[in-house]
Amino acid sequence: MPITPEEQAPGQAPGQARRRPGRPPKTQAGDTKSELVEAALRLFAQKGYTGTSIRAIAREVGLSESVLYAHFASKQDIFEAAVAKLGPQGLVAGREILGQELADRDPPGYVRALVRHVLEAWDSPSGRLFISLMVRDGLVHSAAMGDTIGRSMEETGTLFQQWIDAGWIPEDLGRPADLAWALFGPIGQARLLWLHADAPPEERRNARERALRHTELFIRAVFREPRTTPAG
Amino acid sequence: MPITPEEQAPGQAPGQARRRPGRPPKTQAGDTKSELVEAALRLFAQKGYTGTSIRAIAREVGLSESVLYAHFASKQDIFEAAVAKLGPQGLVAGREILGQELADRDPPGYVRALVRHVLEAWDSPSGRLFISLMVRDGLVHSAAMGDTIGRSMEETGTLFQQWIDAGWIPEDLGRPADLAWALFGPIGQARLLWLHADAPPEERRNARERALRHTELFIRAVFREPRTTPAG
DNA sequence: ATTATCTATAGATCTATAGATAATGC
DNA sequence: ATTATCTATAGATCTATAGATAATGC
Repeated sequence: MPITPEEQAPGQAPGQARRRPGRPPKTQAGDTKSELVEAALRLFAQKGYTGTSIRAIAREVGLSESVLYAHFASKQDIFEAAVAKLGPQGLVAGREILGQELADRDPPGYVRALVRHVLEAWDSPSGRLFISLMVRDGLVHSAAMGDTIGRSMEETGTLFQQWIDAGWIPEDLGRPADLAWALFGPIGQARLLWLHADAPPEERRNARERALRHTELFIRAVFREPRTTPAG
Repeated sequence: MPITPEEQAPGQAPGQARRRPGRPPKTQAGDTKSELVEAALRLFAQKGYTGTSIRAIAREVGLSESVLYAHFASKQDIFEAAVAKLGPQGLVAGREILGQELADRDPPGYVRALVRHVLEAWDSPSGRLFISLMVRDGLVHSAAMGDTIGRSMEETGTLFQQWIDAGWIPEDLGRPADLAWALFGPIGQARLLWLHADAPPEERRNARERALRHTELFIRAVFREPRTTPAG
């Protein structure tokens, strides 16, 4: 019994024209693999791994579900491609960008710039997809996440050590890495709670403002004018 | 073709004796409904909603999957019973317990006691199941979660306002609710990252120690001896 | 010949229901 | 009669594969 062209393919969105069998002409061909990974990323972030079916991903792109197996070996493989697409998501990669000169001359200014830089990355589409993925599939609790944060705090700690040595921060406040935690803990918390893929603009603005107010509070509570001018 | 008693029921753990049809004798009857909710909670926290099947829950308790529909209307219904079992999880319910006297006499001591109290609740089995649930199904991003935290920070803010008024905290550091955020942000972050249901003891100890070190840092950075003795 | 798609399908698993069975409590 | 369980099954959906089909690039 031949299927008439008017009928819909099983997993086809209604209203969408059914695709003929066979390789599509060049003019219609997009970058299918990228489209699939992007759709997968959105869905995984929104519904989680088990909540997202191969079928749903294919439907998003308007293709039959078997295409996915032409591009990926398995569902897990698609997930990994989606995570890989997001990149390393280094929490604080700002140090190389901002430079030592500002750190020596104006520590509060450096901290403000660092936070603004981090916030921009965290509020970006890929930064927010990352958070949603983490929070959807329990990846927040993966060893990789803990390690990244731990290393990041140690790294930022060296910065605070410099400022303690130069007299900008009292010696007895706490360990350098704990100062980093006091600065970035509340900001990271705001990120986890409010900078997710589906966050409405208001929620995102709220998160950024909270982070910036915290930064100012931190600067006022922790920094002082250095007692001795560093030798130069 | 009759099934011999040696054969296993479809979803039965191997080695476990197959249950006869019919109501079991009173001597063997436990509190099935509670057992089901507890098993459901563990599995939902570990594998997420879509990752947990009715079948898996029944198997955990050693029963056939259709029992669940004798106790609950649907899978969603079980999930709600599991969340309800955890209770309200008030983030900071410590104020009633600790009392105003300590708050007036020894603010740093009050803060330490409050944090210890909160940490105990957050590190408890049900506190950690709660976090795993939140982080497994994207509930961290629910409106309920945002509201709870927001209200909690406002609430804790009134405490800081008292201390600002009494001269224990400089006036110009920041809004009272922002002080609450500076205190509890890093602690909540540690909770979200490391106080989950499957956290090994070392990870939990690490989280608690980080929280306590932060508390001391916060106290040193924010509190001072009041300039004027409050009228009494 | 190769590539990018399609249809059709296998086999597993999922939620939920129907109806049987045996102990309990009146 | 009611209650707590069981077996069996319907119908949907899931991942993955086999094999057909048509455009492309040599």
